[in-house]
Amino acid sequence: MDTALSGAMDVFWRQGYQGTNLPELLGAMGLTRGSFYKAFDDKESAYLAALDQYDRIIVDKTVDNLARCRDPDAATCLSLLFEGSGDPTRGCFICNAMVELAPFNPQVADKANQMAARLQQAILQVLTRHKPDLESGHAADLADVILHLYFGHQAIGKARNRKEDWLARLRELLN
Amino acid sequence: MDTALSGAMDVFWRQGYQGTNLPELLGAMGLTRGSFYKAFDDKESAYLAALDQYDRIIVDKTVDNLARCRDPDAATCLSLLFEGSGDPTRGCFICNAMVELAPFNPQVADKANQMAARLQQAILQVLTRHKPDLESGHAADLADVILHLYFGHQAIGKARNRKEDWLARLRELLN
DNA sequence: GGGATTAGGAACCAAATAGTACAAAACAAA
DNA sequence: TTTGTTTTGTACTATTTGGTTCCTAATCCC
Repeated sequence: MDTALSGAMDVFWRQGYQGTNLPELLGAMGLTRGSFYKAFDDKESAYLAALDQYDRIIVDKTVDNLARCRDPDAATCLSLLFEGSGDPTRGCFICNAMVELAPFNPQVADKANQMAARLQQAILQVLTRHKPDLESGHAADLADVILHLYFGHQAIGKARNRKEDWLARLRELLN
Repeated sequence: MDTALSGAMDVFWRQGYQGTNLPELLGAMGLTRGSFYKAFDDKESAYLAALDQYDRIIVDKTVDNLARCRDPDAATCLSLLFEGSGDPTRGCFICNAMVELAPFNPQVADKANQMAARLQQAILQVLTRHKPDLESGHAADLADVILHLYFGHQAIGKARNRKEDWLARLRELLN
């Protein structure tokens, strides 16, 4: 079951919801139609489950990496978000879901917002841990700015292959 | 012809490429199948033409607005990018195209990159005009950062309706 | 080991898809 | 008006779409 969900996450992440037809989805999940429709209502519910899987696997790991970062420099810790380990043309599943489906599907919008909020919270914790003298409202604002940079990076990264020096930029941003 | 292209731009912008079927596209363009396939090779070529239309109509206007801004404060000028006039759930067509199609369609990736570069250039001109004492490499970097914030804003805005105070953030960013 | 319940797989279906063919109609020029 | 051309609308098609059915095979529990 977990491998099936991971397969669904993988293919939806890479190709989007509309870009993935049922045969591709079934192949990625290692299921046939019979067992698929026994486990899920329809394609949409599989997509929502794939988003949950992303939350458990990828967002958990990212949040954890940020929380465990013991580097004294906040910018170095946050640069983990930008030095993507993997194919940049996949982008970020949260960002993909927001752009493709959020306006038409409130459930997708909710889940995506919740995951984005988790990322923002993790960024904020890095800031408050490493830079305790920041005024708290300002820190939250800065975390949201960095979240926006992250989403922009993921979106633009799907088309552009040039890579930017985000560590230097974050250093600048955090003075 | 121009109204047809504007209709195509509108519907592809709002619904994406895969999310728009031919009847919807024809309705938006005010054409029937016969005349559509006489004017365009296929759905994809209409999408590419719609991207060009976005370049001519929307990007031109945005670049012009930035170039004509005579407010002494750079942040105020740049905040034009973020105070979207219109439905935020449409987002930005460039961002939508990058996320949905750029990994699979080099022509889309090229066009999207070129339009993004135009925006970045316009941002850079605002910076160099209003803050001439910025070191030039740093200004270009800052323009790219603001471009990334813009794309992040457009992506997140499709799911989140809370609105942020970008003027204040830009002021902070530009010291 | 045997009966009940669940999972797996292939054929099937109706609806929707992008694209084509061709006739009707509007238009141009003479 | 008549002719020739281009544009427009409609009927059609082959394919693909997501989803269902039903039968077989495995698994589980007593």
